[in-house]
Amino acid sequence: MFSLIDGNNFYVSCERVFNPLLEGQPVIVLSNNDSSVIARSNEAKDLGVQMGVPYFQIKSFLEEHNVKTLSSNYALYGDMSQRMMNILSTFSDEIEIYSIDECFLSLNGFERWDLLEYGKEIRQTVLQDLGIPTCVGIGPTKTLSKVANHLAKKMSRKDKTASGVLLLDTEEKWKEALKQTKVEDVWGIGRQYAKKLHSYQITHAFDLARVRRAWAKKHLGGIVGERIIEELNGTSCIEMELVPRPKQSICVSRSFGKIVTELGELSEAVSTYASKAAEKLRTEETVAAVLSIFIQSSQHKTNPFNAGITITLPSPSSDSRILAHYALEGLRKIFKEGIEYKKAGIVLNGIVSAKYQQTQLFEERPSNPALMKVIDKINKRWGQGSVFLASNGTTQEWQMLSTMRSKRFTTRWKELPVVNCK
DNA sequence: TCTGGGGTCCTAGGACCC
DNA sequence: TCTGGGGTCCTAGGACCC
Repeated sequence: MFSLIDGNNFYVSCERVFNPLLEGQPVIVLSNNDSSVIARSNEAKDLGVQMGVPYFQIKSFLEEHNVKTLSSNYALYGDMSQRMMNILSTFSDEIEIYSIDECFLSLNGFERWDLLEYGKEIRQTVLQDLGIPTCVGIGPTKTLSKVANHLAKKMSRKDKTASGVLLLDTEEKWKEALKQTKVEDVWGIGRQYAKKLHSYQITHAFDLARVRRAWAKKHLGGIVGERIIEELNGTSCIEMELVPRPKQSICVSRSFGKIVTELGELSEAVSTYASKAAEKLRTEETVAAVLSIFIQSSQHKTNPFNAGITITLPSPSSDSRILAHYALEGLRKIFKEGIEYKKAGIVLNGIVSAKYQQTQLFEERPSNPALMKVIDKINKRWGQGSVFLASNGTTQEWQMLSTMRSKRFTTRWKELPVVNCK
């Protein structure tokens, strides 16, 4: 048996832990640059605020209905996520962290326990120790545990007293669950496939479970589609991934907080993203062989501008200075005057373990892992950005907006609220 | 004025090899 | 006129996830 546990409206719940005044209020969290809605409290959902809508389109509606609006605070959510996963990992030896707010726990060998009770205990513990409400779905396959979780969530939204736990341990139970699940809510069925399925009158997960494997193979992306059908029928074919696989690519990209036209400002951004990408490599103890850069104007214009270049490094590296150097060299090649740039990004590929790093005998720009280690240490001890490349710039006026961000309570001493205990 | 960011997997098709 | 068969590798594109 598999269980899937995820935080309800995770980002909003994290904010509520540190600001209880948000409890019971409609709350939303915006994406980077305060662009669009990426998390909503139940109250905000009830008001009809949709996921992904641009903020500017609904700003006045939000004010009118007194919706508390927050910029995203990834430092906080990431830290809360770690805490949640730590708690959850005490409930099973086999945990797969699937995303910032959800994980699978294998319940293999737990079959003789009362799994419904166990689910409730998991939920209660996270709520009590961390303050984050969750839902727990349990089923014989990962896909069915997702279905269970989805229904548990739906039920607890409708009925505040619902347990937030759903166990699908018999065929009758999961068939009933599939009848109540829309096809687009099945794990692995996105917009395109849902549209196609609807055109074949396949509207619910129950119908989907009954299509032939060959049909699924033809219409739902080959083997991926076949697996979905198998899993909906109770045959597990997606295993737990207990050890996170090393990343095959690392991407750092951001929209700017204002229009950028000058090469100088663009260079600061590209240099900053390159150092950030290098930091990510170093935390995974990997190096990258290939670096790509892209720059874009707003994509919502009639003639959006896109340019990019891919560079193979002389030898794989995770040295911020080297990545920034080649990134800037690439940038100068693709930069065009007279464009209103809105976004830039760095993508790293050809990632291998730093242990197997090949070096050139006569390297023009040798990596300096020891130096990088010291920099990382300083930044960890004294806070991000204590030491940085000069080419990142000091003013960074292009930085994204996040004017409504809460404090980084759990990761910055300086941002801990001061309580006056008179 | 203002529309996120960071990933994954799979397939098809072309180039190339013997 | 006939014009194999099987393999690998790479890339682009399309779908998906949260």
